[in-house]
Amino acid sequence: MKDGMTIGDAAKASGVNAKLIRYYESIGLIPEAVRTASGYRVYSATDVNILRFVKRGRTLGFGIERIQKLVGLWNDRSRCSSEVKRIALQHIEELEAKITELQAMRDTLHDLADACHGDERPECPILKDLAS
Amino acid sequence: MKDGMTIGDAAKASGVNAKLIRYYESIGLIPEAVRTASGYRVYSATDVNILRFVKRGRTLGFGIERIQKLVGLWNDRSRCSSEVKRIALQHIEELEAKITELQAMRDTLHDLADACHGDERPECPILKDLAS
DNA sequence: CCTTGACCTTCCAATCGTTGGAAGCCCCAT
DNA sequence: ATGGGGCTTCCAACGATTGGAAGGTCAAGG
Repeated sequence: MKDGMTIGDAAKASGVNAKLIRYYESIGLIPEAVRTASGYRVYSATDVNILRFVKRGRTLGFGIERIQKLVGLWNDRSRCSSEVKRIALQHIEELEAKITELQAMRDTLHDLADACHGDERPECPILKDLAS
Repeated sequence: MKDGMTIGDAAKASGVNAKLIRYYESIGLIPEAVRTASGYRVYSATDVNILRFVKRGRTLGFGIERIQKLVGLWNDRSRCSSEVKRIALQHIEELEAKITELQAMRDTLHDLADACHGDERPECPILKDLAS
């Protein structure tokens, strides 16, 4: 193999765990890797770029399925940017919803914790709320 | 059975799905239900209270394990409220961390979406970032 | 009494993304 | 050739929930 690296090297180069790379391949997120005669997967610089793309997408909270779509758009030179933007905006909406939900949890708990003396006495507004 | 209800009734009364009630029993979060001669689970008003406690805890984002601890403290009349408060504060911290993480994702994506024309042209800062 | 339909039972599987282990093969260096 | 580290595949677990299949039970109505 002249230009290829092993899965371990690709993992180091992309920041994606070797196990995860195999998983991504198994679910069809990335194409099946070329193999050496003995069965080792071989990766090129292009493959590493795809892996980095995937990793960045995960960091931004995109689900695998959505990343798959983005990879497709990435490889389609004639795609409209509007299509990508639509996916991003939808993801932003979902992030907002999750954030709002978590903030509501935090605020409620914050109020309860404020009302709780937090001393050696058994009286506890937090448990009182949970039992309500 | 004089005072008992079926799992379906307990589900309606507590808001916890019957399947989930069985699951909670299987992992030991709630005690094993009494059974009728034919094997049906029987629930009391007290059981429903526990289920509501669990559901409220889940709504506030507590994990099962932590809820288990809270149920234990709830049943311990001599517990310190400080112990409950400590759990709540730790959970608040974790919620904050998750919120911050999601906000960072949202902010980054927001900037990228702003920079993206979102028209029929292929030029797209979002994909450019992902590929970086 | 018998059927019907709604409920209950258990067991098994899928979700989502990732990580871990076991068993076995491959490659390189000593 | 012996060791050790990386590679392979397969299987399982995480957390919480949901779904389905196959079969038993209960209550109501014909």
